[in-house]
Amino acid sequence: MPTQMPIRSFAAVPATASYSPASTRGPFEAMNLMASQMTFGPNEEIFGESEPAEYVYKVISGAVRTYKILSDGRRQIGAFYLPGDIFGLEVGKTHQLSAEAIGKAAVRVLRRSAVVSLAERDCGAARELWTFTARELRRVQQHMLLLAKSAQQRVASFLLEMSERLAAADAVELPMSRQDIADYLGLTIETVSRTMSQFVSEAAIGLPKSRRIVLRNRVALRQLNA
Amino acid sequence: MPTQMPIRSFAAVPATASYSPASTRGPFEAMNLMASQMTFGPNEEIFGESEPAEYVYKVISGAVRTYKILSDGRRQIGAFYLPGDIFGLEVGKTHQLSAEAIGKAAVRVLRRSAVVSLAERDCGAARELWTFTARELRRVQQHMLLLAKSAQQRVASFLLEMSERLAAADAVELPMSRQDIADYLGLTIETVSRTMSQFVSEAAIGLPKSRRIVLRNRVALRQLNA
DNA sequence: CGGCGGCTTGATCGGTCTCAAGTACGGTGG
DNA sequence: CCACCGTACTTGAGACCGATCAAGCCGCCG
Repeated sequence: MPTQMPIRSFAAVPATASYSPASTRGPFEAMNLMASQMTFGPNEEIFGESEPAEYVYKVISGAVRTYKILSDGRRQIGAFYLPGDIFGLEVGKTHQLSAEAIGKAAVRVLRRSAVVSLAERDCGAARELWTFTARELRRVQQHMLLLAKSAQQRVASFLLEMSERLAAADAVELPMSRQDIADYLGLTIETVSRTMSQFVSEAAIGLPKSRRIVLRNRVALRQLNA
Repeated sequence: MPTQMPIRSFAAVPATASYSPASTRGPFEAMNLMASQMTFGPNEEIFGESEPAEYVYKVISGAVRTYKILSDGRRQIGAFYLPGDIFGLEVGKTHQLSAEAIGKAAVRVLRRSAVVSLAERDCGAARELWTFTARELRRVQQHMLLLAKSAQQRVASFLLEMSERLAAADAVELPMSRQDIADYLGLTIETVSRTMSQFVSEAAIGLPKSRRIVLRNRVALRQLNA
């Protein structure tokens, strides 16, 4: 079994989440103003696959993973969401993947119905929803292409992606475990570990602690995408 | 080199494609009424990756594939579009993948600008665009999950998908070559061929001609998705 | 009837998985 | 402060699946 069990796993239900229709800007703006905040512990479920998609979430701190359990028991992680990222927005009534906090995480929550009903009145807001979904589409397309590559290429792409998303001067503090990375890349934990060790020996990266990555040679990593 | 070269490859530019803003229904309805029609020969390019996305397309007859060439020369097919399917719609200015006719294909064409400007006035139309993109998103997510499976599972899923999309009574006439299938599934042509032969020997399918598939045991194919 | 492209089948190779130890690290209790 | 423990991670050896390389086969069109 590749996954840890959640510590607690109740469906997320925020205390309050009202939305003013007179909002000046797009559908997600309100998240910074109103929208109730919630916190989740490590591995705690935020929502489950095929649950009604009642809320839209924005990561405030920590990190979130979405995933599906494949029929053979393996877990495929669909995405990692980092501070500032929005997730859980669905067009249909139910979620397509489950979501869990990776470590301790804080998220802001908005009622989906508020977002959708705003879009029905405000075409600008509607366009923003469309744009958001299109961005997700592109992300998933990229992820799909990733899964067609070799292990080296996948790990290199992952490191570059993470460095772009949360880099502080070439050093990246990964919020997720090797198992999470493996399940995101469609590899085993051993292959991820071995590949990183290889990058260290090639001086492409430094690995002072297992979750701290120093990108020493971005060019080499990028060329692996060959 | 896994791919054939296109016979002709000019960018698609329809002769005329005006759009009435007073259209009664959603943004794609007009495709059936007005919208110019074009035909493409086998392997002819419809649009290229990173070309400006000026048009939206609807397949009338034949089949279309979208794809990317990976940096190592392999081709990853993103989707097959069959009669009735819409493709080529982008939120941004440029296409994310290239598109080619597989065999001889006819498509109807609509100016993207017409679709988008309608959505700016009509929130219902905007919602339809959003729904369309969300459906694409789900399709790509499914495709991503496919690539995480074994060869048997991928081929079985592909056959089931095709049978649902163009089945006439358990017999499917595939419009695409083994190479197309392989590039869609992230496998080699040999593995696709071998796997199909295995399914034949297990009596899960019949294969009277190489492109004609008879689904003899859907349950067995579905269970492979284990 | 000949040739060519698309498909199938066979033999071998290699990359990733699997199974199995070993190691580093953070937390807890003495 | 240190000893101990459990978890996460690394490393090694061997198996396995799908890729590669290489023939054949089939059907179609001249």
